[in-house]
Amino acid sequence: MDWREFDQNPVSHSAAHHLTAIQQLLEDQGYARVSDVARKLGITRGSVSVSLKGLRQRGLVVEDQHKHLGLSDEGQRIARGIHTKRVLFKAFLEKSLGLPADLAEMDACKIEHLISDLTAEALAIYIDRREDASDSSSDRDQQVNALEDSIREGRVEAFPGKEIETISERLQSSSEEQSKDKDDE
Amino acid sequence: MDWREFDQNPVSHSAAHHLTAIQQLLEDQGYARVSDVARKLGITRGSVSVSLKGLRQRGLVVEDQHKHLGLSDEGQRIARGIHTKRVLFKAFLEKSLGLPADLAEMDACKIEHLISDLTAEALAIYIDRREDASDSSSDRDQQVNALEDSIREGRVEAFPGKEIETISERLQSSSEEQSKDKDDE
DNA sequence: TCAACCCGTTTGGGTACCCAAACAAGAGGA
DNA sequence: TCCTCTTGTTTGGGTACCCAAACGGGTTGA
Repeated sequence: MDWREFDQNPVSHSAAHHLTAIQQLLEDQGYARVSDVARKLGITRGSVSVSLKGLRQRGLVVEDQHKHLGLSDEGQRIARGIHTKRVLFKAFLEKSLGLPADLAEMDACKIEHLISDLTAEALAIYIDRREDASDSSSDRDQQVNALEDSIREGRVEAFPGKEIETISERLQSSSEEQSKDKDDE
Repeated sequence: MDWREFDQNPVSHSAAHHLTAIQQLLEDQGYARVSDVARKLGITRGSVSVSLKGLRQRGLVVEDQHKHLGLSDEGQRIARGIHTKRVLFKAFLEKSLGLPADLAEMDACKIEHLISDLTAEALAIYIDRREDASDSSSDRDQQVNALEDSIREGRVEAFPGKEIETISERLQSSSEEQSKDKDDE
């Protein structure tokens, strides 16, 4: 096994952050420009300009007449995948391992673009299994079961699929509630 | 939180593999030369020569009169730490998440040098807790408890400490037994 | 109208990797 | 002795990032 499998990832650490930054800017303020991305990532406009040129050539990022950035379908899928992995991983580090939130965030951010899709799927199932069985609403079990089935049957669905997205979203919103509770204190 | 915390790791992915390669060569054949490292990593002698120059300057790698490589105390500590993280992570992916061994190996290898020491400690405890409670020999519990105590008390011991090493070794040897069982089939 | 500003891009420099190729030095075998 | 192999190093090229600085286009307030 070649140890440099490392660099044959779909996107680099840098590209991962460029893509998720654009996605988040679109959600937050409705548009994303080179300067916005640069500000968000803490690097210069020049660097972003060059990086995005590559991502545009690879068909992941698009641009309208007004220099407003967007993500292609493929770009969106990749950005969602990375975001999902970050959320899953952070949740595991925080909830299962009991690590402090900032450390969990940092470690999750470092590896979000490296772990394989299958690992993320397995992690989602694992976490979900261990969530408080208290409000075991049947729709949650349904999603996990559906996900398990698709993995078992080797059904190759583009990552992230619907089920894992739902699991990820639930994890994230429950984590947001927690931090809101903390703010209230 | 700056997303580029990424590159302020003690060692790069490349350096991590150079160090662990030397360590493994020393174990396996008693010595390690530039060519051996190059062969093991699948890169040219020239690249290794240049990389090791840097690691020598940083005091992680040493060289005797006969061009035989070795690791300084610090180099050994780092190499052991990385190796420990890889074993822990692989074990988690394989045993807890049920991922196939090769995928577990690959993902563990990608992130071994990125996850923080504290995460590794927490993971060790977590895995150990979930190991078959069957042969719950008291010395295992003892190590886990010692590790937990040191974390709780914020006792900053150089990573990896004695307890986590022991846990890691046990995980690795049990994993080797498994693959031996597999070969016998 | 024009200076001040924000934008995006380009360019030259720097770092950290990799490779291929050329070299010098030592170790044998013929 | 000479030829050949292996070894470690150096050098020039390439890629992927980053920055600082300069430049050209717009917008806007005075």
